[in-house]
Amino acid sequence: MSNPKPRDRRRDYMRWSRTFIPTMKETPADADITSHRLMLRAGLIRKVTAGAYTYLPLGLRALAKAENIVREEMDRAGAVEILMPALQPEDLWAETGRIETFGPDLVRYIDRHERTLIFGPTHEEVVTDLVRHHISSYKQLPVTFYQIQTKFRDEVRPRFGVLRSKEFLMKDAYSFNPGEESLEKSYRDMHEAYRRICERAGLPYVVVAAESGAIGGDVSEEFMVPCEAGEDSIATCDCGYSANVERAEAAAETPEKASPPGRLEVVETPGCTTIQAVSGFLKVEPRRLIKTLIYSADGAPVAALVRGDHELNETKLLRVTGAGEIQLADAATIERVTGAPVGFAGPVGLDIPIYVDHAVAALAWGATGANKADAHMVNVVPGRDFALTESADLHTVTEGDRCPKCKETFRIGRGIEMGHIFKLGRKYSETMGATFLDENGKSKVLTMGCYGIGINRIVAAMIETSFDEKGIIWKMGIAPFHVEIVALDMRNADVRAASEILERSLEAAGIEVLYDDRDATAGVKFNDADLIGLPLRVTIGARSLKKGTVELKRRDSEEVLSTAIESAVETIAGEVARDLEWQRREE
RNA sequence: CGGGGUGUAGCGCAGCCUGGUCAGCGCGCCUGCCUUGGGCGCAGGAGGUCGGCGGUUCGAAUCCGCCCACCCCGACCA
Repeated sequence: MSNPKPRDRRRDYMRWSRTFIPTMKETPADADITSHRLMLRAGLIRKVTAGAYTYLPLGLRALAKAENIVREEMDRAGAVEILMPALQPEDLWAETGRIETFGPDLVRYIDRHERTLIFGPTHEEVVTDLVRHHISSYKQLPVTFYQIQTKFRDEVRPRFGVLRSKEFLMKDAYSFNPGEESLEKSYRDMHEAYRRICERAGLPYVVVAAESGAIGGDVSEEFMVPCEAGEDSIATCDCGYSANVERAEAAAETPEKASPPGRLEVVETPGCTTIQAVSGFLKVEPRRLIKTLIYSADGAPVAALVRGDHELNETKLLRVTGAGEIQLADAATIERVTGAPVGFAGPVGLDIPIYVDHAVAALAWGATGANKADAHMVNVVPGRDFALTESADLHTVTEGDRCPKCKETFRIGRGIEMGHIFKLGRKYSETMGATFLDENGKSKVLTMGCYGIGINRIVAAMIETSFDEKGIIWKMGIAPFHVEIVALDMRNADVRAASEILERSLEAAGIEVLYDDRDATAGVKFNDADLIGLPLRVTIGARSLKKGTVELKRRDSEEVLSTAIESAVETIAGEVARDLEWQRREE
């Protein structure tokens, strides 16, 4: 294991027979998403153990391409590259208290001196430590450090190939600013850099408001690549509002105008402790059930009410309660507070603070637990049978919810979290004592931002959004090579000679070329070419050679272009240049 | 961590229920011939502690127990 260094300039041509591209006809049994399957089949990666992969030549080249795009855009944005160690002393993490925040996800070990070391999943502590020691004046600010490095997480369940692994390549950047205004500028610069990275890598993307989780901070946004294989759900609206479902707000629903079909009463519901069971037993739709969750907010019990078909969003509850931390109450507390075993809690008669979700408040009537074993209440009317003083947005946004800005119904889709940028504020600088002297010689706490991008995810997400039944369809920006030469008959000296000349000419013209020089039949070569999916393919066969032509085909089109050998290099260079135009245009 | 499942040749799998010529198939690999515009054909060949340990039995890939690894669903997720 080693940290990636800035890669040396590598040879930009390669021969199939001399490198290692183990393609597979059959699909490995444990690959369930497209990118994983294709990365395995096209010979980009091989699994070593759960959540850890070897990158083979083709995969490595794509990864290096992605890495270099990121590096170039970071440099362009004025960030300065450093390389911090993967190994970090636990003491640093003790300073910020994040050993608990991360918990078992932290990869740790105890060395021979009984010191605990952490394989870093992120580097806020280490950079802040660096800065607190070596930056002391406003004259040195603002500054943004970044690194591209291997990170570690003891994932509960590694899956989706390279998308969720225990070890992954990541670019993380940290800005140190004298104040809010400066942070705003750094944040916007990074936002712009991320936009450019997506464009250059050929990734469709959407920027969404996000939850900052264990990294912290008030504002954060994610760069999402929309696709089915994504692990995150995102809510988007035509008005421009878009947010991770964990973060998205739901507009309050208009109250129903109806009266309950009967009188408030308690009914026996033996053994019905789940929404599904109660719904079936009482013949009441899940959306009419008022789910009553007992939480412990800084030790004191509170109740949170959401509809049976909704999920409570703990972060929203945390905000509303204003507590430092909340957690689902244990069974004993629930029994003490409600007087009933878990599964039969209800708001009627509860003597603790009750937080009601908007959607529950809008219900004309519903059913809920009776605070009594094996019993529920029906025809409960919010506001009549229990107080509605604390109505708030508490549930996780789902299908059918409406945009808080324009009240239109959200579209809910899935996405791969490719990048995440945070305005950290002073969370780390404050606790770790990172300060500077301003123009007046006064000591101030630094303001920080933090910006991450998953390099492996760039590659996987690109494949996930660009393939067909035959294989990968690389975008020029991160394709392992620009063009593949397919020589149809290696025993034919003319074909060989023409192929080699073209290979050299392309390389001389700065085109990255893979030459399939294997003594294999046309079918094998064509199928492999489609599988590995380089953007361009040149076919050289005896047939067309006689006419003095070769064939050029784009992987993303069915069209085959016959072109004179003499102009082949020029034509190919033109195609490559056109595909890479975006990045050149803005240089 | 809860639920489910799998482990037999490099890959994909059959065999296990019903113990005894079951160490088998397809792909891949090696040799020779052949073929060269879409995974070609013929012939020959190499390759497996049947995940590990222990138990039952005259005999275990097969039955039992423990362990390990991996996968799927869920919980979780900077």
